[in-house]
Amino acid sequence: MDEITNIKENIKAEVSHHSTEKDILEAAKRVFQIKGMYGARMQEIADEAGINKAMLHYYFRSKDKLFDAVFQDAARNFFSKIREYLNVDKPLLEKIEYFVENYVELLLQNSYIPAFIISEVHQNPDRIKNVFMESGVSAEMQFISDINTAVSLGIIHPVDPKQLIINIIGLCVFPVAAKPIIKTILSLKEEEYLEFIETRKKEVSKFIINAIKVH
Amino acid sequence: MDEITNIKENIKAEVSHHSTEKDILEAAKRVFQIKGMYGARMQEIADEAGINKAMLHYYFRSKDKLFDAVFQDAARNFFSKIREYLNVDKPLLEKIEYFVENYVELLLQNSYIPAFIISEVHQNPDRIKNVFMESGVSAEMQFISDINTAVSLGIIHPVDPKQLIINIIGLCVFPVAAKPIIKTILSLKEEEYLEFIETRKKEVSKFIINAIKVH
DNA sequence: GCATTATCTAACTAATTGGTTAATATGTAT
DNA sequence: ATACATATTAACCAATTAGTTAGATAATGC
Repeated sequence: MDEITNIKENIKAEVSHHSTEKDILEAAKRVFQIKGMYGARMQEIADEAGINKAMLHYYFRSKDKLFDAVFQDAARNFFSKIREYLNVDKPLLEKIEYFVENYVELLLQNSYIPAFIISEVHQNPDRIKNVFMESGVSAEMQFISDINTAVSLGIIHPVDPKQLIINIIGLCVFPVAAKPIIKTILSLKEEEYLEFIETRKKEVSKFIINAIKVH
Repeated sequence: MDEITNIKENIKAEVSHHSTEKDILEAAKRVFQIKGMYGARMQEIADEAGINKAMLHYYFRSKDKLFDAVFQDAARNFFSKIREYLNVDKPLLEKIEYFVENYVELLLQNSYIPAFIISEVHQNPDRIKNVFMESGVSAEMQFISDINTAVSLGIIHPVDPKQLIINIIGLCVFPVAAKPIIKTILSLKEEEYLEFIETRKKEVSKFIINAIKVH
């Protein structure tokens, strides 16, 4: 067998291998994110992936392991995006605008994730621990430093950086995590709700900057 | 049997009757609020209440009915408190201060409820529908009217009342709903976390008022 | 080709779970 | 006391569920 064929075969093998595994993960993501660890059924995930239930145990050993793969993937992505969007090289106020716009968009595109993560961490707080390991906390540190600098320069009012970070994240995440509640309270149809969140991309950063900026 | 004895007997009967029923509800509340509808086990609730499992079905017909009793109770209380605290007769800015302080305190005293409600409504959006029935939405209307008036009078900047309401509620609820995540991200011990939330009683209303007030 | 490994399936299993039942105890009223 | 309803229990049941197994089928390497 020549070199090229060899490479082709390897690629093919990897593709086909990862295809089912990926299919399972995608199916598991869909089911777990809505029904949660205990509401989800292995059979339903298998059906959703179009394969036999035994395959779930072949690729992932147990329900808990499969769930954890889904959870870690979702959580790591979400927290790494926070860092990514907070780490752009911009002045503080522009950075806040940039963060809010991009993070709200990410939330819009993955609207089940926040309630999913909040739910599962609420029911099993230990799960969050494995999410933060090697991943540097340097981005948060940089942002905290940005805030303190802006305070020193008189650009913004004195503020506890931790409180401000939670305010920013909360203003972005809460309306998505509590989507069905907000739709009900504000009597919004699906489309109106989406518009409501879309509007927040601009309004929330204005709100935050107004709150902290020295005029 | 004389009248007084009769009354005493009735009281005793009602007390003893409602005692087990109440015990069950309290036990169910504790278990469901942490483990959720599907993670909770009827046997565990029975053990927690110190009674036989069959009693759960004797007083509440099914797991779903028992769960719904717990959920409706928690949700009704939480939403009615929003209305109550928004309905005090104060000028807008003082009303916001009053709301934040009292609602954050309520959340501190019932810290499992927000994640519980968010979780269960996420998994079964229909459950929220039964929460809002007779209960007037007039309080929200009053508050929206307050906001619009304050805008007209030039007290606060023009703002969409719906966005502002969600901002206020989100700033209060999110840090409690996401408690274990926030503890991890900010590296807070339990006591430090409680202090962090305590601080928010004052800081959040300052933040909001800064954001909207015309200086 | 042929042996070996990886992928996949159908049928099965052991344990758990919500819910029932039939019998017992505890009041309660007359 | 006795009839009657209410409250409580232990044992049981049917259905569901995560996980297993033993064997078939398809890739892969030589």
